[in-house]
Amino acid sequence: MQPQATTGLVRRLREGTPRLSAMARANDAVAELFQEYADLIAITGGEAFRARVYEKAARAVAGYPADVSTLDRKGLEGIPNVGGSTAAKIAEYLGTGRIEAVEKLRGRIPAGVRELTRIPGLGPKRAVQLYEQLGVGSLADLVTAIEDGRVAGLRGFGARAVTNLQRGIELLAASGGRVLISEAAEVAAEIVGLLAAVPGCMRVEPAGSLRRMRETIGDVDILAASDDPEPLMETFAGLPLVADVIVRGPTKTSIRTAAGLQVDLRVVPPAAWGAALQYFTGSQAHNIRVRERAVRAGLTLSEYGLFRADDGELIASGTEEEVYRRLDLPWIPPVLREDRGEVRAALRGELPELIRVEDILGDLHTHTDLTDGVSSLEEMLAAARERGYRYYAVTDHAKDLPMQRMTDAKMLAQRDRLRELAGDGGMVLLHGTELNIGPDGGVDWDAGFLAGFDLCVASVHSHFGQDQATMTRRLIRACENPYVTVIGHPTTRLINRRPAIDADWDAVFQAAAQTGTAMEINAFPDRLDLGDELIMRAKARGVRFAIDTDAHSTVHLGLLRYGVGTAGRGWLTARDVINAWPLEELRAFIDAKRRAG
DNA sequence: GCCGTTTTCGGCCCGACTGTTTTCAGTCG
Repeated sequence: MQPQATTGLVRRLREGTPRLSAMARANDAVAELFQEYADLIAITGGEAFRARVYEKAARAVAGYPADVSTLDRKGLEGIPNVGGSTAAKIAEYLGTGRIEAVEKLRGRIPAGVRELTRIPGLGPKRAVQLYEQLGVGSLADLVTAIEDGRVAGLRGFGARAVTNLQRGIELLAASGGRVLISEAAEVAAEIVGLLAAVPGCMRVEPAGSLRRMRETIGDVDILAASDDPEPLMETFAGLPLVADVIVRGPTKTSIRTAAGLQVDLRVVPPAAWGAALQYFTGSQAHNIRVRERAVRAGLTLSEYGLFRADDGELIASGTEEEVYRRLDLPWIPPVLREDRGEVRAALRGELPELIRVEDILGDLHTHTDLTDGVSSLEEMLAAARERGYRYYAVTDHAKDLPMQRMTDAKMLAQRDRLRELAGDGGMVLLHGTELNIGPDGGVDWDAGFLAGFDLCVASVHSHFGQDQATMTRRLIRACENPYVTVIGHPTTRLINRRPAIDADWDAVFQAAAQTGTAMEINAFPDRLDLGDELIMRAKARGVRFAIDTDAHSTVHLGLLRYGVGTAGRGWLTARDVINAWPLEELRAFIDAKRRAG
């Protein structure tokens, strides 16, 4: 490796991937500290279960709807997996901005050692070994140590291990890891289609975070059922899209595509399908929760089935429903399997009846070629009718975005055209617009002109860098506009490309709930905005939602499923979503706000 | 350090694969 290349590599490693959001909530800082504490415990050789305790606490705090800074000691202990000691640490952080126990461990090991564990294949044990035996305290140190040949020859580091380490470092620098759900879904669909044709393949489906519909995917998990795994393994490892075979065993093979995406294939006997699908869907945290429950019932759960612990007799394995049922649980939808209280809710019979794609009766945020869309009004309407929508809103950009060249006259002409097309085919046409929320919270037109629209979406398109107070006022003022029905892509993040704007989201959601303004769940795969955690926080404040595609072409209407998946991850039902309501109810929602204003 | 539909104390999910190991530790999911 050339020295110059090394420098660039290390710089990219150090910069890492941009944070997806800049949401300042004490919960995020606390979760971050607890995760670091868990890592440090593992690195310094602390007891494994203590590391797990803080990992669980980190997740619980990050996903907790209430801001921890508003909770007293008792409230803190009410968070799942937070007991007296952990609550004390949160209180300590809120009071002093630091946690002494974390500082202490930080003092024992350089931050760079924790950084090392981001390299695939390098865990806490070997990272600390590199530090203690070679003084490697950063990624840069490690690159140098490998080049100097000091790593080869360490106990446990053969030639093979060093090669893998080098590859891991390059991989970390190149990808930073996660891809959009749409990219992963396309790769998965292609592979599933090819494997389904292999003789002996009984079933094959994507599992993992793709089945749980996480907003980004680290690697694609595919599960297949067959009594004869070898032909599947053979086919998989030989697919044209394979750039690299990482792992190749009798029942598990991992490859990397030319684009750098890792895909894992697991093959299980058909009789174990349900247990295996449950296991490989995860999340890991959900599985641990479910397996602990099995252990307490004198059972043990693996990808091969649910067994009695004493004599090993098989209790269930054929379907997921059966596995959950034998643990006295209803089937839990994959989008909920994140250990965010779904097992507890399931036990109480309180699982939400999640919104489905077929519940959506119309799209409320779409474009045409009048502004930046590529399909004509007629083409968009035909595609919408094809989907069976009851109603459909056309919401081209308004006049404050100069690049869109919108004028009052063009907008009114579009409205006339829309009215002419109405009544044909039973789908009700709504004329709307996507307003621009200006830096001060104002929008493109005055009340007189806005009153002519059936509904308005309003979104931030510029001045992303405003401070939190200004941005919060801006969004609240938009909510207070009587003609704004939906706030479009509220955080304006672009996944892997642009961070979220900084706002006090709890204050914004409060205003949205009070004014009867819906928050959009923009279904575009690089937006998914709001995301699942903010959806949960908004729902807790009584906010309503609109799941829209923001389609700029007829093919984009099909992206709706990603928005619905994200809504499900936020525990939403059809009642929470205004475009799952009959038209009369939707109109009543719009009119109530206009009258109140 | 947290937690309980047999527990307020004594446990803490489970298996595949790799590499280097002469019987298994480390890592991953």
